[in-house]
Amino acid sequence: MQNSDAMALTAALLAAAGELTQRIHEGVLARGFEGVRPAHGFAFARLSMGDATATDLAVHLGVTKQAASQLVDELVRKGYVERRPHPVDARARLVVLTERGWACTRAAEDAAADAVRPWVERLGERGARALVEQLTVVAPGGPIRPVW
Amino acid sequence: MQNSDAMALTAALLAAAGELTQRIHEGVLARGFEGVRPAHGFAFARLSMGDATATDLAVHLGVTKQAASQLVDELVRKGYVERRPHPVDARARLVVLTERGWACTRAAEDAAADAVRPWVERLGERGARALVEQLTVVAPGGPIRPVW
DNA sequence: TTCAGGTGGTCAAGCTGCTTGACTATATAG
DNA sequence: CTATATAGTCAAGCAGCTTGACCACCTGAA
Repeated sequence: MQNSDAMALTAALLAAAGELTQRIHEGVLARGFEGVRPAHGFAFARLSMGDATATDLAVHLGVTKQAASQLVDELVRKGYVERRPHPVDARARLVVLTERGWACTRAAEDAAADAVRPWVERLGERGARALVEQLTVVAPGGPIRPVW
Repeated sequence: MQNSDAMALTAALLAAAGELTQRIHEGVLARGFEGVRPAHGFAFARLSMGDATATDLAVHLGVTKQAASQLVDELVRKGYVERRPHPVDARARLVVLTERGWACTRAAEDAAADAVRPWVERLGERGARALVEQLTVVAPGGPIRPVW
């Protein structure tokens, strides 16, 4: 494999990722969830797993805990998450999705499905599965940094 | 294809793209090109095609022309590009890569090749080619937004 | 040829999302 | 009990981008 092949792969990969991110973002907006940016999607990805503190979020997002805390403030203000006392650690506070937060997460999933559908049509069901498998082989448990 | 599959594809794609971006960035730094960020890589991708003005760059990067101009200022200061008078339009100025800029571009290609090599080993030559083809099918001429 | 509108570029001001640094309160290990 | 580590907050600053206003030059139509 030559350098030019590596660049072709890079360009295609980044173009696909960029396009997908933007489509999901647009789809989420179109479903009535305003004031929410791609970075919030990454946060939702962690929050939907449960048991998340602001510091957990910071690690997940690769930012400082102050930045994560500000992001949580914003999501609280917009009604997507709530802070609740941590059951066993009086210092910590759990960050949990509100019903609206869950609805937004589902909207993102729907938008992702819409964005991916034409890909499946072009690749065929078989090709699409192969693509997922290859990508999974290639980036095993990488940081799920941008979710949308 | 279900929503969960779409999210699996999304996560894998974004993880792969994020990892690749970061590795290229690290590889470029390791090769001695400091003070250069992933966004500059996108710029280099356009500049290496030639005949680029600041406004062309702005379109390519998806930012305002002011932001593009500031980015060019920075690259000039760091010795990666030069501004030259436009041959036919006295308003415009061509932005061209210096020798150092070309060297940095080659370093990015080498770094991309290094980053991709283990992928090829895991997928096999055949699988790797399939991956490139599928991605190309999926994002035909999408904005080459992040190049590293 | 002239002139009206469009385009390339710059200057200036401001905003947003992040950082670093300092601090409090609580937890935990020895 | 004490020393150290951890969760979170407050405050200040910065980098990269935006919007708005402007000038110089190009282009097409009268």
